[in-house]
Amino acid sequence: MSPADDASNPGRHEGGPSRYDAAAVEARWRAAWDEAGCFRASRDDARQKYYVLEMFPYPSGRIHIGHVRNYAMGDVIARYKRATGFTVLHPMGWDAFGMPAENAAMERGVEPAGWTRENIAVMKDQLALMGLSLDWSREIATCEPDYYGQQQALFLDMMEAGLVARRASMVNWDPVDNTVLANEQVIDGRGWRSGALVERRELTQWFFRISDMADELLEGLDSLEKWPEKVRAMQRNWIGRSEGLELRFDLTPDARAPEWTGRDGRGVEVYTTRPDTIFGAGFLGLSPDHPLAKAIAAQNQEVAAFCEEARRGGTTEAALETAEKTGVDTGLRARHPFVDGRELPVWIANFILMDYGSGAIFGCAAHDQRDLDFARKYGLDVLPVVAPSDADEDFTVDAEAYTGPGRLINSRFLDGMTIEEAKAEVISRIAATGRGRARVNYRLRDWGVSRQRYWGCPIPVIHCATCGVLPAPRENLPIRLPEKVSFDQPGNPLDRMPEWTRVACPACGAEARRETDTMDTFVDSSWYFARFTAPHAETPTDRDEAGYWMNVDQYIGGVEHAILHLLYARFFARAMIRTGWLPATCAEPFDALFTQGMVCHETYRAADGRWLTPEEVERRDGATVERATGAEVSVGPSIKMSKSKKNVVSPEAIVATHGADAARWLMLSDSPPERDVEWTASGVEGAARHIQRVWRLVDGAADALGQAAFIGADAEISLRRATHRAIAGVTADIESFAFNKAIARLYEFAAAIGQSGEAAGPAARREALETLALLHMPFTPHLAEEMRARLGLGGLAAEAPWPQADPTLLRADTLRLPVQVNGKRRGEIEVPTDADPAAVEAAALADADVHRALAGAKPRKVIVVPGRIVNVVV
RNA sequence: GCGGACGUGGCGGAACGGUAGACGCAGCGGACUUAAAAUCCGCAUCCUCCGGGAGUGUGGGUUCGAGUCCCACCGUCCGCACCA
Repeated sequence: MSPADDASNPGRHEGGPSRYDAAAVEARWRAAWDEAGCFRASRDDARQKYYVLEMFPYPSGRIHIGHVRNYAMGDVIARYKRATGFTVLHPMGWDAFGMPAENAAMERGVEPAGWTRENIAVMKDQLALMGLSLDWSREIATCEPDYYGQQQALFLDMMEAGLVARRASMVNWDPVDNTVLANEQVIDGRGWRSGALVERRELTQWFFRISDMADELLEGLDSLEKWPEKVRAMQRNWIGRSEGLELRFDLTPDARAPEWTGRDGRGVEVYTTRPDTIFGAGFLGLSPDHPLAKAIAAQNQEVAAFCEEARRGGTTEAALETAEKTGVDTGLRARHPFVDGRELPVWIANFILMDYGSGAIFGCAAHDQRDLDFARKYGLDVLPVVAPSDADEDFTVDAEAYTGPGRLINSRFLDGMTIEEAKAEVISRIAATGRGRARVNYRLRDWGVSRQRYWGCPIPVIHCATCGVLPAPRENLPIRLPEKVSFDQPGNPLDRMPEWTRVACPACGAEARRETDTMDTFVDSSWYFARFTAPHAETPTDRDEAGYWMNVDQYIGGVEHAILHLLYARFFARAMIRTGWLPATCAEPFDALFTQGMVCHETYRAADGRWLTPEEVERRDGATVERATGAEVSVGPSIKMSKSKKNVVSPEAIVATHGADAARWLMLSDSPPERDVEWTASGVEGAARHIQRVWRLVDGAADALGQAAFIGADAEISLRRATHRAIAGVTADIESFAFNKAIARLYEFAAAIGQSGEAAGPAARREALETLALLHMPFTPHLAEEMRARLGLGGLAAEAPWPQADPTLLRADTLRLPVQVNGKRRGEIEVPTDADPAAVEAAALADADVHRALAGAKPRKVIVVPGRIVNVVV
């Protein structure tokens, strides 16, 4: 039985169009799609492939409206591409490792694995309600051994390829989550998840050597033309390339630091991007973490106390904001490289970072604001060496450093040069002496991936007392995470499981210990897009499948991942090329990126300050009141939905009352996809109203259509023109990601059909309604199926080809052209579409309104823009 | 401070340099109805002496013609921020 037979549509009754029962209709068609298996991705050499991917969700247990918008966008693309002849890969999975599962374990005594799997099951059911055209046979969850075991194999490959490092480093320690954070995960001195103030500790950590690829990752950005400029700019800033000079200053011999000074001393390496200001150098500055600073601190109480204080203050938000520059004089002296006898004092200063450059600078107070603030505070020299072109003889710097362009002064052999000339000259002279060289520096640091957590991918290495750190044997992969664990003590439960950590050394066979650190969950999401091409392969990827499906043609997700996730994924793609898991063409794995805006809602607050959910309030006599009490509530601005402000709507509730199609429709209408969209009750109702109207159009007309031929009447042609204009317009709008405009055209098209009437004839009306169904398919897929079935068509809308616009119907015979006089609109003429410019000009000048506006003046010039406008200039 | 995006009716937003305000929401009027809901049709930037005039954050400029391009401001949002 066809799903559209009247017997299965209890909403129909005699005497008029039925009401469209979304809940019943939608479930029926989802079952039909499942049965037909029409969303399963399959290789097909007769078609072009298209890989569309939305960022996979963390299985928190509940989908939210932001997911609906994100996945609805991807689904429009997937369905449209399928209809236009592509073989489409549109997969879904779960970013399933991470802290919330451990928190749930600690708070509720559940096991992270079970908790996560239950959440996945619930969310999968909720997602299913949306009618997304996903290939669920490729579902992956990063917490399953199938997946993380392959990730361990990748880790071992990356070790062999020299992409992994293990070293002691100062780390950002989150004292609440008890874990290490990457620099990117520290926001304003606080953990990105816990919000706790981050401390600095030294630990031995695993790193991916992403900074080795800094240049490649930077250059690659230029080729990403289909990425938002904003994201590329953010990545560029993050990588932070700078060009400068690395230069060693000799220190005058000093007994307090014999290793660094004197005949065989090491001196101090500094990095500068302003080598031209070398003659303005007033002091040398060291980071409190600099080895020389530490050496001095070891024998000097005052210096030790200062370094301790600077380190502590360094990460607090307050310290960063007040940002007062402080320092301590070490008493050491450095020799100026070009001026015999000039010596610079060596200071330790709190604003110098150990992990950038060499952890030491030369301070040029006149041309760097930080150095100037510091010099003024401690009475150090301020000697200007660059003067703007309009400066007089004795140019000086007062409270503001001069950082603009100009010519060198007070600089011996550099005097008169531009900054660029002086830079080159200094670099070449320093290089000639062997004291230094030109150097490119990056802000980007290596990616620390060790996490002292349980619920993550175990790092597959073994620690042996005699053999050192060894990779786990490949035949033992996956290193499974034990699922029975206890969280009754703080810290990582793996540390307390000798039966898991005890292992034989793969080299000598003696008892050894497994690594108990797990990987940052950003690792999991750095290659899932590649795994989707062969989700069940026994190796990380199947090279053949990856070669076929990669790259992702369209990636869609939130702009909050603009830096971290996307940079890591770009790094991983390169690492997987080097280890042979991806073809060389995949260095940039996402051809096009789209970042969608957030979903916002008004906020409601009761007089006593309680936040209220949208369900708890209603409109009564023009006021917004709390449903339960009738008391008026204050309505706040529409902001991003968040649990704390309670301005959230539940996708399930919306789907239950209005249907998934209405929710999808609303999420795509009105606002451009890249901008925030507002969820309003009237908006949902409007969406649901449109769906009912479209259904009535079909249901009311279907029985009278039959199979007739075109008759050639004016009304028929006019309806057919509307139909083909809608095809052309909606197609162009989907292609350019302008879903809101596509939807506006569908409103117009539906209105045009509604007004067309009997005179248009059954053939044109059938064509219009069938087209209406197809054009709705990417947006409201269930409705489209129901419409087509009601029109007596076989097969599925999901598998039907996209309609083609007939170019002859896109052009009218005549055209209304506005006529301007001196740039102001004065009249309108109707001319044949193919009229030549001379005829159009004549018609324009003959128009009565134009004639009146001219008021007898003689046209000097007439500009005819074919098909657009006429402008008469007097 | 640096980088980026953006400023259009009551609101969300349309507009290859060519009729500013498509489409939707809210509003107003009408039809249908005993009435309401639903539905359908219509009106809606402002001013006006009804000829027109003004109007896309502000001020200039380029152009036959500017919301759109250029310059300078003002404002909003986002990201980064002691990176030498």
